[in-house]
This record gives sequence, structure tokens and C-alpha cells, in this order.
Amino acid sequence: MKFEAVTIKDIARELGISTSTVSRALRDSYEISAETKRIVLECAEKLHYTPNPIALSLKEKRSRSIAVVVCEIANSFFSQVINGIESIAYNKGYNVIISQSHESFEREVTDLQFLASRSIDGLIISVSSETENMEHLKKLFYKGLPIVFFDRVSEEMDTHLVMVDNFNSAYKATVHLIENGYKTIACLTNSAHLSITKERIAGYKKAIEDSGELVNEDLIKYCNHGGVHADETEKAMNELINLEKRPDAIIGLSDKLTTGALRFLQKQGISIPKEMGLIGFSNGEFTEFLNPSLSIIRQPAFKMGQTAIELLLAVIESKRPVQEFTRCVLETELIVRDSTSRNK
Amino acid sequence: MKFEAVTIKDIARELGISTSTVSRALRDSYEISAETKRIVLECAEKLHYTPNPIALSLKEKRSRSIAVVVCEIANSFFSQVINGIESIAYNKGYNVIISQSHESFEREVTDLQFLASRSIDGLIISVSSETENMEHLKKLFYKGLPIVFFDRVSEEMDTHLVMVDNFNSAYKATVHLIENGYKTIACLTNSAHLSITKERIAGYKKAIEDSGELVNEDLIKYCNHGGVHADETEKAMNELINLEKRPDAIIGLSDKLTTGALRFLQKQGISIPKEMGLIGFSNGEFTEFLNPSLSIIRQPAFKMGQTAIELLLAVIESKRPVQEFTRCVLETELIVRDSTSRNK
DNA sequence: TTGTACGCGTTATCAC
DNA sequence: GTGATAACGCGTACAA
Repeated sequence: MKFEAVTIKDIARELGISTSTVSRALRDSYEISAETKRIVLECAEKLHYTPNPIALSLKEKRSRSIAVVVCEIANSFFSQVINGIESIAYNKGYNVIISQSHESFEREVTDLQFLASRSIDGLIISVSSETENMEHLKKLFYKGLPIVFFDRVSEEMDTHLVMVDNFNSAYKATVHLIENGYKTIACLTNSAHLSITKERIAGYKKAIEDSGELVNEDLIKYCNHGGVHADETEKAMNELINLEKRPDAIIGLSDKLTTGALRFLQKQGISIPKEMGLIGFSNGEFTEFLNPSLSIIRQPAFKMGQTAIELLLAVIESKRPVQEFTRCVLETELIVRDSTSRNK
Repeated sequence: MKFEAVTIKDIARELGISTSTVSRALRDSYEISAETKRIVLECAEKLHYTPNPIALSLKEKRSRSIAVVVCEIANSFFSQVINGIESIAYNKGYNVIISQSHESFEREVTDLQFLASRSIDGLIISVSSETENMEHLKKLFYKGLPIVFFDRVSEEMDTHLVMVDNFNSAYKATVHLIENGYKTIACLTNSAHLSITKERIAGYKKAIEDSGELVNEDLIKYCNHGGVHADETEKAMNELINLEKRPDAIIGLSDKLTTGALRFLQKQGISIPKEMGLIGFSNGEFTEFLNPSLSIIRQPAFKMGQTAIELLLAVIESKRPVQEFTRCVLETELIVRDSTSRNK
């Protein structure tokens, strides 16, 4: 059941030399004669020697693995981010360990505890929608674990952040709805305490106000689990369509919520974009082919992942403590399609 | 930059006792007095002691981590399988390390080499579309690494396999097209050497033959990278629609190919299902809301993941060498929607 | 009941 | 140019 691990000792015994010589020869040390190196290398080849990374980790106090915690990998945005992370991590010889919180704070805490106990060298995280208290992360951070936040960030620690221009993205999308003649724009969003929620809601409100209207809080529905459970979105949507003044457009402030709204409207037979306009954040691959094709705000997910891992590795591999942290804000793309063209 | 790792040594020093006493006290050994245990536990708590898993791994020769290799995680089928794997692995205290081959044989080999060198305890894999030669896997397998294949399996090793009834699934889907009046049914599929391709193609052919028709090989297009590059699918589709006898239906034998075909037909303005019927394997979440809604063959992906990890952990944790291996075949679900109802 | 010594695989630091 | 030894953190056989 186990690898019959060939070690440096086996080579040493086979060749009748010491382990230190073997070690040095394998590492191509200058103090070893060319001849000895040749023999050792040959023997290592023959025995299929592979160094044991665990022994190395024990010595070096690093595992060359980093953890990524997201709420859900079966979500295009996050899987694209992970692709970005992975594309760079593997080239640099790091393992990526992926963990899902499923939007549960409890799960996030236990996962993190587990990961930390497995000696990860660093962490990239987008916190769960339930996460308000950051103590679990602070504890790790002040113990010396390098952390990079992305998407749903926390400003409570002095570290790197990678996000998009949430305010502007929501602003642009809302303005787009207004310009297309929608009057009563409702908003489906995540937990109120999340960074992305605050910023996006602020953008939405600003756009409403700039158009000379008053913000109606009844039109803002908070889904505390980001729509991972369909009934959450359904409940919110039901409340919206039963309002005295029924909204004529919806903006979904995250992937699951946007598609959840679409799903709901389709089931109810409410026509998009005639009866109800729909736009939202989404990195889904098929928004273009949905019925109707969906207007979206697309985040540069792959790029976000790359940025996050680059920042993290820089911290991990830095000799001296890192003092300067960046707050990296990327641009989103507004893609206009049929779901918001009222006159179609 | 490092965890200031508290070790049992620190506790021993603090308490003026030996490390072995500490070790035993922490493991609640019967030979330690209740009083000593209390003191040690208290001190461990105070110092925020956490055991070093790397040292443990070195001793126990196991890392409590398993690797999953798939072609792409940004693919609903695979992310659902991974969810299934992860749901059980974490409960049992195993880390899941995910690696993507991106349908490249070379990448698969280097990834695997890397993973093996990091001392994984087991492997769950769906091979890349380029993988014909299994030597890299055999080498690891005969070295003692427990392996479970799923989806794209290899029968060259005596180990657990988890798959769906590919033959029947393709057969049912093809029959469905025939029954709906489609006459010339083309087939978009993966590399010819993959297990899933062989079985699915066989089911497709059988259905054609059972209907009294002859199989036309020109109607079968092999995409050697499973459609990860859009141009691959486009090329195949172009060839199909330019055939002298243009097919009136397409069956996609994998997720990317099915949605790729849809994308192509939409762009070309070929109407589905009138001009061209479309059905295929897909675990996408929005096939229902595509335009037109897509008839699909859905695999029990989550269940497949769970099955695979359960089989793998059984092997890993078995005391004696496992001799009996299962060939687990699950059923798929045929979901009929608009893309195959010719008279709509 | 507790302590000593060793081994897991590797490398760095001495000594020869 | 090469060998012996200690150290990384932990568990355990053996000694006391």
C-alpha cells in the first residue's frame, strides 16, 4: 500500500559511500568530483530515486503548497480564478489545495484550521457570505501566514487585496438599465456585510440618485447565502414581484443571484426583457446563449487569480518581512445583450 | 514569514518534563497520570501548540492527501465530481489536491510526477484526451500508489473504475433522435482511443443499425482535444454541415462538444431543432435555459465522485493488499427538451 | 509513571 | 573530495 521509497541511503549503500556524498552529488555541489557525481546520478537513475519532499519540508519548514478557499468551485467565476492561480503556482512548483466553504462560516473556520494544521505556506481566500468575524483569519495572519484576499475581502488586516471596481461596475449596470427606460430597478444581493455587497450596493444607489430618483430600500433584497440554495433566491424574487410597485428590472449583484433570477422569471413566465429587464454579475460561459441572451458584468477572473498568486508568492518568497501591500483593483466589462433591451 | 511553530519540545521545556511524556500525554496514553495530562494539555493550550503534520507524515509515510487529476475544473461535470470527492475526503481528514491536464498528455505526465513526488496517498483520475500510453500511471500504480479511474478509464491496471453506462446512454440518445424523425445523425466525439469514446460511439452505431440504417463514418467527427479549443469544434462542425448529405441532427458525446455545437449552430444561424436537432452529454447548470433548451444526457457526477473517493480510501486504509476491484457503472439520465423536438 | 534513545529522509556543519 | 553527525518534530520500544 505504500511507495517503496528509494532514499538517498539506498544509493549510498549500493555505492558504498556516505549519504552526505550522495546528497551533495545529487545537488551538484562543487566539492564533489565529476566522477562521483556521474556514478551517483547513474545509480539514482537506476534505482528510480525521487527525493522525499516531506523530509525536505520538515527541514525547510515549508510545504510548497498554498491553499485557496472559495465558497464554491462549481461556479464559473471561482473556477476561472482558480485556473489563474493554478497556472502560475504549478510553474513555480507549488501545490494548490482547494477548499470550499459552501457559504458556511463554520465550514470556513474548520477548513482553515485543518489547512493551517497541514502547514500551508500561504492562503488565498474569498470569504463565505456568512463571515463577519475575521478572528480566525487574523489569528493565522498574525501567526505569520501570508494571506491574499480576493473578491470578498477584509480590510481588517494589512495585506494584499485583489478585487474589481465594484462600485463602478454596479453603477454602470444600473445606469444602463435606466438609460434603457427601466424605471423601478430592484437589486438582488449577497449578505449586507460583505465588501462586495457594500461597494456594489453603493454604486447601485448612486446611479439611482444621479438619475434624480430616490432609493427605495424595499427594492434591495439581501440573500444571506448568496443564492446557493435556490429557495433563497426564489423567496427574494417572490417578494419583489409582489411589491405594490412591482419593479421592471432586476440587477443581480453576483453570479448565482443573476442566474437564479433568470431561472425564477422563466419559471414564472415573466418575459425578459419586456416585463422585466435583467442584468447582473456573471462569468458563466453560456450567458450569451441563454434565452434571452443575458446582459452581464464580467469580471477578469483569470487575471484576478494570477494577480493574487503572484502577490502571495512574492510574500512567501521574500527574505525580509513585507511591509507594503497593494490594493489591486481591476476593471470589469459591461456586456449588453437582449435581457436589457426593453423594446425587443 | 514562518509560523513560529510551537513544538512538543517547547512544552517539555516549559514544564521541565521529557518530550515523550508530553507526546504521550497529548495522545492521551494510558500510561500517563491524569495530573500530568492535565498540566500538559493546559500548557499546550496556553502555547497554542499544534502538531506538525509534516513530521507526522515523515514518520507515518503518508500525507493524508489525495490527488484528483481532471482535464478542466471549469467544466460542470468535473467540478461536480470534485464536489462529491471533497464532500467525503474532508470528513475523513484528507486534503484534496486538484490538478488539471488541460487535455494535454505532457501536462498530465508532469503533473503526476510532481504530485507523486509530493507523496500523495492516492489518486483519482480521468485521463486527458491525448493519453493513449498508460506507462506513467502504471509506473506509479506498480510502485504502490492506489489509483481509481473515473469517466475516462483505463483497463490496463487491475484497479477500481467508476463510470456511467456509456454505451446505453449514447444508444438511448440516438434512438431518441431517430424516434423524433431525424434521419441523418452526426456525431461529435472525443479522441478515438478514450474509453468513453469507444463505448459511446458503439452505442451510437448500434442505435443506427437497429433502425435499419447503415453507419456512415463521415458523420463521426473526432475532436482530439475534446473541444477545449473552440476552433476544433468549429472545424468539425463546418465539415459536417458541408457534407453532401448534410446531417439533420447532432449528438455531442461530451459536455464541451455539445455546448460547442450549440454555439456553432447559433452563430451560423442554423435553427435548432428545425434544421438541426441537438442532444448530448452535459452537466451544465443552464442547459434548461439555453435557447433552445437543450436535450441532454446527464451523468450522476456528484455520486461518481463520492463513489471514487470511497473506493480509494478503502484501498488506502486497508491493512492488507486489496485484491478485489470493482467496476462501478452508474446510470445516466436522458432529459428531453426542445432541441430535439423537430416539430416545434 | 516517566525518561532515553532512535528512526523517518534530508541537508548543513563540521572533521578528516 | 568525502565521511560522520546533528538537526528538523514526532512517536515509540526500551530502560529506569
